[in-house]
Amino acid sequence: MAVDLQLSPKQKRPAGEPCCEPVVYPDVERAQAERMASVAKALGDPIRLQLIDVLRKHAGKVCVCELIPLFDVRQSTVSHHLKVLREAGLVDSERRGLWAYYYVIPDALGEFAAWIGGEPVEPSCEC
Amino acid sequence: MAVDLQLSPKQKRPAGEPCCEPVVYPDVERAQAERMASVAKALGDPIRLQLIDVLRKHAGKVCVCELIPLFDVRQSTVSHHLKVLREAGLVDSERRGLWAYYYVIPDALGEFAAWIGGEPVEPSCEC
DNA sequence: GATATAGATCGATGGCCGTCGATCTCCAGC
DNA sequence: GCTGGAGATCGACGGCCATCGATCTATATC
Repeated sequence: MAVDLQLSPKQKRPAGEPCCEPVVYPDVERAQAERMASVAKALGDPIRLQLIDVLRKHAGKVCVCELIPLFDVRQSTVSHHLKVLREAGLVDSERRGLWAYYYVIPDALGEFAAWIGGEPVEPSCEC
Repeated sequence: MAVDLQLSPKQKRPAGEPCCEPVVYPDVERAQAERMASVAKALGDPIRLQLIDVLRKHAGKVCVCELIPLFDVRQSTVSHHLKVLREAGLVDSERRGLWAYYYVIPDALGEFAAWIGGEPVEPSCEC
């Protein structure tokens, strides 16, 4: 083991053994991670999560006036949450006269669901 | 239709037709929604999502020193993210000498994965 | 004991976000 | 046109959070 004393008056202690070979890397590309993280963030509030649960379970579209009494917050807060879901691309709405009807966008959760379920992106299972 | 003029000098216009019968309710109880929302919130950052991806994919435990160079942030930021994941109950760590090894807690994502996949809680599919 | 390494934690910073009351915009009936 | 209902939006408020540099704690070697 060669010792280079040029401009190195102190003897530096040898570094410890490396812990391991570097063998890890993310499969998920940054752009995809950002997409999925934005979906996760939209679901990261209990009210928004329950909104998705309601909308997803319902066969048709749901009027906002039905959603508001489900929660212990003001109408404006429910509207705000619906806006967050809209902007995350999870839901959309349709105006009918006085009323606004919301629905989950088909497959908006698909990529994230596939990833979190530990599956490849294409569905490979008949359930 | 009786008109009550007592202390009601103005004639109030009749309310419009209701939009629909109220038929929606969340299946997900508040406590479960809060649990799952906290998991979602932990995943709601791209770096943390990629950390879970790496740790989940790896057969064993992964040293922090391997994780840090995967991202374009400081060591302290990676440590902070790992702490968030720990506190959300998604990962745990084990000390070996100088090094700390992280792993995903088995089935920590199970409840959330089942819900987001639209499945009942018990798995019903062999893939 | 001194020194170095690994990584957890602290505190500051500036941006993000859930909630509210107020207000606005659109729709509909009189 | 006036009035009222539905719900979207605004702005304020206070708490939350990602990032950094600095520092601390635990481990290991000389």
